Amino acid sequence: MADEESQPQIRTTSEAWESLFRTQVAVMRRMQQLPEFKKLAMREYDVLFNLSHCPTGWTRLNELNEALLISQPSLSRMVERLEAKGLVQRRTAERDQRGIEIALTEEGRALQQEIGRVHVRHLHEMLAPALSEEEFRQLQFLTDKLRTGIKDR
Amino acid sequence: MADEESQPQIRTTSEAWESLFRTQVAVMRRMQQLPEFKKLAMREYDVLFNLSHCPTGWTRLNELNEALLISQPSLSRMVERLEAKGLVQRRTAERDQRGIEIALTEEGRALQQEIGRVHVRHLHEMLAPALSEEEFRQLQFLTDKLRTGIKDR
DNA sequence: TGTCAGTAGATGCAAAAGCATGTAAACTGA
DNA sequence: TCAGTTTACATGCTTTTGCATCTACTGACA
Repeated sequence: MADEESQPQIRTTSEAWESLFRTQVAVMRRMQQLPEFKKLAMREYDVLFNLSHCPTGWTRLNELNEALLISQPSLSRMVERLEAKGLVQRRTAERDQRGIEIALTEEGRALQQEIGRVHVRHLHEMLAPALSEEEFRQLQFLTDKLRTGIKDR
Repeated sequence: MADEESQPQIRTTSEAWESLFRTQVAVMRRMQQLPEFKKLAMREYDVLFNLSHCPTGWTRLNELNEALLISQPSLSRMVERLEAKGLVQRRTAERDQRGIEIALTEEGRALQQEIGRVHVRHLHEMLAPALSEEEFRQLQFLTDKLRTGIKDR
């Protein structure tokens, strides 16, 4: 009765998820203490990071919200604060007058890059000893596939 | 110059991490909306879950804190609230009069199990279509290995 | 045995988060 | 074209979080 591509058991999926989740916690706990996040909270950096990866530069607020774990009102106010710090700029969307688009300012982009460079290095020092090149690639393959395959319900 | 077990490239580790992280965000965002977390916030459930997995039943506060992303004062107060709700109980540690040990109450254990049962099922519905049994096992293997291999610095 | 650095957790206070709701624009379908 | 619904974001208010600091206890060593 064994299939090559069997449906996963409940136990298997939940154990894999728990392991992934605990790993994320372990890494994040260490990351929080790194010096690069004294300047800017990790959640705020995450916003800048997301903005830096947007091809046009401008992103809709609701779209950005989907990539983050915070609520819509919280993001709204976080953007307000980031704007006050001069790190992002906002404008109303052309096609939809309800919408807001935001983008990094020059200063914001510079800060993101500054933190990003250091951070990638620290991350590498932290993680690299744990797995081989090939294993990291497998991990990425699996998490990419998992993320894109999640059922939306 | 190619090794079988080559040291990972910076790019490989950071891309794998980002993929893992984004996957975690995607799953958590969907989880937050599930009905089982109307009763109890996810972070609070996480505390109950951790307690339910402790072999002796009692856990030191600082030990518990290591498994969570919140700060020590926040945990301190969260436990206070959980105690007020009758879900956990606390006592001073025998060997170390500074320390606090906490454990689930009967009510807390019951609630954890109730939420847990439903939650595991929802999680399975959400994730199972994305990967095969074998792939979930690989994913767990890799995340376990990554978590235990993180350099502490 | 007394001092002193280190650790565990609590607490005052300010910042940030979430929930419920408000406002305004966009869609929908008679 | 216009009532009714939905969507995007803002805002009032409460709860939760974090930082800095405090207190109490421990453990090391002179």
